Amino acid sequence: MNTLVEYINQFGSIDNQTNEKLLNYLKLEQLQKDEYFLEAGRYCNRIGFIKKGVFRIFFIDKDGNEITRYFLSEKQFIVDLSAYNNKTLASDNIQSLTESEIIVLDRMSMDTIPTFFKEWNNILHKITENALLEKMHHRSNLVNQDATAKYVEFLKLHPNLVNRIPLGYLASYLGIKQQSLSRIRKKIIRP
Amino acid sequence: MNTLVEYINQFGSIDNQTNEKLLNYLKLEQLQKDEYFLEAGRYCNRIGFIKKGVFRIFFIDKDGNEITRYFLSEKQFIVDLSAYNNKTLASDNIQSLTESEIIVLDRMSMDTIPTFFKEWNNILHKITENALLEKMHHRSNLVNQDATAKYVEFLKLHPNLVNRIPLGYLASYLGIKQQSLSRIRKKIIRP
DNA sequence: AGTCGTTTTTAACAAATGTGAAATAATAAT
DNA sequence: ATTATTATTTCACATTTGTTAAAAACGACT
Repeated sequence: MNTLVEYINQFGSIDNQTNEKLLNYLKLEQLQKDEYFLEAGRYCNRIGFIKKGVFRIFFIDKDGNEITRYFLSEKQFIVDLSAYNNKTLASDNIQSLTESEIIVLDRMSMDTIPTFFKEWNNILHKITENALLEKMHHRSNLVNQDATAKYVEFLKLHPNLVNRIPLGYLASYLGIKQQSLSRIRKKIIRP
Repeated sequence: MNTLVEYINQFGSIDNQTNEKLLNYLKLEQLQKDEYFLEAGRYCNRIGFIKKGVFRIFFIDKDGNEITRYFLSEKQFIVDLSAYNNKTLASDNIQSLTESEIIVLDRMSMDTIPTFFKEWNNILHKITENALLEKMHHRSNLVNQDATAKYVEFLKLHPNLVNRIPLGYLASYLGIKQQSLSRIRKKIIRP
């Protein structure tokens, strides 16, 4: 559980007593490769913090294709935020791409923690805002670059991820076909 | 000034006394067409709320091209959020595309308002989160669709904007060349 | 080692988008 | 009105990416 506490501590400090209490509201869960943390069409009543593993967030477009929105790995939160906030049905699927361990916060925990840990909401807001800004920036850069530039940028931003995710999912994230990605990879190795 | 107060009221109510005080911290500004609210490379120490007008947010990519991140119009906030939060130099330019009126909140106001209006920060957080989620969603959909689909979707989402912004900026937002957009528009009118 | 199932690569061709330059249309200025 | 300026469209051709299908490479399992 300490992974989450350490992470939170970067944004605002937690005293020992609060730390103690906090632990009662955290649950550790294991997920197998390919298992779902959340399926589109269901309600999203919990938030996960990735201790170990890689996840992909994807949705099904109008033609039935799985479109990868982004990948998340260690020390990041997984949640369909708009579904969680508005208590509407999730539009995103969240699937584990590896064996993984997550720390789970259900809605009850999320509502209770602020009663004894006043800074919680502020910290979460800050984290959320930063995460959204970062994702938006990354996503923005996928709109105005050609396929090669997008792949090269992904390599630079996530050097550790490329070997942990199937290329088909990566192609979908970059907005290109897997065959195109394959072609580009070949071109880059021997230009 | 009431535009902003009305808008805020949707998220959490303001009593008359607070409303009164709040007005002291708001400034109305006029901008000419093409004038900048914020230039990249400067500090961003204020937030604007659009009362009238359309703005584009854009940055300069490594090849020197102006890339439109998005358009904002009435009842939306303009700010380079990450530059504002972290007090770093702005990477985005915010330019008025029409004559416009904005309600300006400088950093001093933003810091003082929460002292007499406790809900302020929560309301702002909620608005920010929603805005970021919406923009991310829109931006996401620009990655995995072909040029025609992207333009059609833009028409559906922002029917009132198309006639207020130069097509070159729109093409940049969609991640295509202006000539391609022109070609697509022709195809759509007489398919 | 061998088989099955999945992922990744390859190839040939089709379709979409980019490029550069010029023509036209629309807007602003005089 | 006329000119100058800017925005938009058009065109011919180059390049990139998509499509379809098949082959090759990889991993899991006996």
